[in-house]
Amino acid sequence: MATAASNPYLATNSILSSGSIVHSDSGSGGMQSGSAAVTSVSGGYRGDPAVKMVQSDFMQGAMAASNGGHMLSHAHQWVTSLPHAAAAAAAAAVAAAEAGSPWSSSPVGMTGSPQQQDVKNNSARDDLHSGTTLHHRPPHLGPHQSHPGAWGGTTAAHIPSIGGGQQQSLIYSQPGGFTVNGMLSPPGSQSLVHPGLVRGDTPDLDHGNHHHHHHHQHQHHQQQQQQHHGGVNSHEPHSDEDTPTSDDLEQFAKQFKQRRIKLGFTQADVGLALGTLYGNVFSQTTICRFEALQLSFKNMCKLKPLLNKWLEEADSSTGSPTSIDKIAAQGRKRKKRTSIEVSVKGALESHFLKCPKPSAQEISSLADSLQLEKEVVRVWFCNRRQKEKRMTPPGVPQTPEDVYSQGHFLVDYLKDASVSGPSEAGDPRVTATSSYHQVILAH
DNA sequence: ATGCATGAGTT
DNA sequence: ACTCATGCATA
Repeated sequence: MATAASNPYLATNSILSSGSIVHSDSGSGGMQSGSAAVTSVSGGYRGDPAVKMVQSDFMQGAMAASNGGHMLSHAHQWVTSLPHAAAAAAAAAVAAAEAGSPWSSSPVGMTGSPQQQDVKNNSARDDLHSGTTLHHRPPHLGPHQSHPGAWGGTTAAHIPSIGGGQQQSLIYSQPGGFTVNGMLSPPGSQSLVHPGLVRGDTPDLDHGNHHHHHHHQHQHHQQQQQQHHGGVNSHEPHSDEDTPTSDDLEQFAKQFKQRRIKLGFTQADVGLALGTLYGNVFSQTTICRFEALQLSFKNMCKLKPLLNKWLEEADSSTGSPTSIDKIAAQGRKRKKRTSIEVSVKGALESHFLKCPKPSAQEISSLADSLQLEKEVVRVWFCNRRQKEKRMTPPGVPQTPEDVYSQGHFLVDYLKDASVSGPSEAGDPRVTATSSYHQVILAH
């Protein structure tokens, strides 16, 4: 059992409420101009009441050991927030709910062994986004009043007036949030909500039917079990309760986003609503990723039903809002986010191309040469690998010529393998093209 | 919208 | 030590 002293993650240091802490990379001499990475402040909290945190320090220890004293002391890099007792209780409840989650038996049961296909993707582009738009919607007011389709797709239009920071509202949210319009909104009719919404701002929201199947040929394959029976019904794209296909997901995500925006909810709103309604809170991030299909297939499948339910609740809010909750923020520690310099990132990229899975040794030396903490490097690779497995790869511009207004082009990631037969041992290749399921197996 | 991070569950 | 689901903090 690691004590607070030995485990940096549990360290209880001074609480700096609002970024009063200055980052400094201790040991490095605090030269940030030339340093490979800078760390910024953060005051985080996590929903973990410390009930079951028992393992998570062994690797820290291992790391430190192999580091041979090279490790910098960075005690103050972690900040802690004060947990509230009540909050902790709430968190426990949530955790419990999650443990026996209804989705445990989700359609997708396994994960097979994801093959690491090499999709060449150059992520030379860093993130540059416009400022954040803040959507702070008064709890009692409901969706309306949120500004017009702020998050419409790739470009974030935002109204400076309201905008501002995180959408992650802290709490609140009354059922009233959903009872906004007690009317069903038939396709074509527009809700009266969001007064501020201007017609012109919603480009493609109105048309409930914008059939743009950019992809054409696709073979269903490695996905989980699909109940496609060559009988009466071929396949309905709108299977809500059945096993979703990658095609379904893609479409659902798109529709979901449209509806959500139409209803005047932000991604954060939805995330919270899911929590208050079904006990599973999600962040804006997750909702965002869902809409952008940036989650794993399995994950998408898991979330879809929930979001679908929310959708129903949302527009048929007339009778049964009933969800009074508030989320409490629990305190917990979190490391400061490290910003890796672009040049360093490039170096990491290079290494990744050569070896996506560097050994601990390699990580060590790499970290050493790049002047980064090993942990940072390790995490970077983890994240990089994970990114590789997402439904939507970073860039992969097909051809500048045919650019669809679609936004992203999907590629697939294959799972499974292994079970069938070792005989093939094929080398599945992925072509980055239009759809999520575009795998070409080398028969 | 995305980069870095945490932690449970596996291998 | 890794994968996978998720999210805080940030651009």
